[in-house]
Amino acid sequence: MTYWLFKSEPSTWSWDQQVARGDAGEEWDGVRNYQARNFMQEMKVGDRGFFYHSQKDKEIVGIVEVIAEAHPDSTTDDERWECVDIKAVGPLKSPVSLEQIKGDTRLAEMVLVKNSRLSVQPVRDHEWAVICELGGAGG
DNA sequence: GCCAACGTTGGC
DNA sequence: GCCAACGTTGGC
Repeated sequence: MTYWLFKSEPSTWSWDQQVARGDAGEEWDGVRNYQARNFMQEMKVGDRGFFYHSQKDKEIVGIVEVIAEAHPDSTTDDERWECVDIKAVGPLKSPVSLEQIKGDTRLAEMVLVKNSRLSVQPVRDHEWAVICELGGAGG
């Protein structure tokens, strides 16, 4: 299993909206960046990811699961762009803030810290474990 | 609201 | 193929 991080501006697409879609999930569409797209093409059904709120909140709020592998992005006719479908698994008991992440040496190498603009990112196994611990998700 | 960082585009 | 110009993102 590979772990990921999905970043969204809550005013565009929020965790609450994701949760409201239930098990049907939702396309992670609108990505127009090759690096982010390439990561989505690597995803497998069952992979898990963090759901991060950028801008105002700046915190990881929940865990999602990939439920469909990369397919054409329905919001464009441009065949370069693909997306996966994800569903909400559950919220973190306590959201993990960017401040907390930056303050933890074990997380210093996270892509979120190194390249905050990338909207879909890989998360290393140990980073996943640390954030689950901080967020009270048990792993 | 500002600005730095980054990615993309297009002229040469 | 280089690089300047531009647009976008996101932390502060």
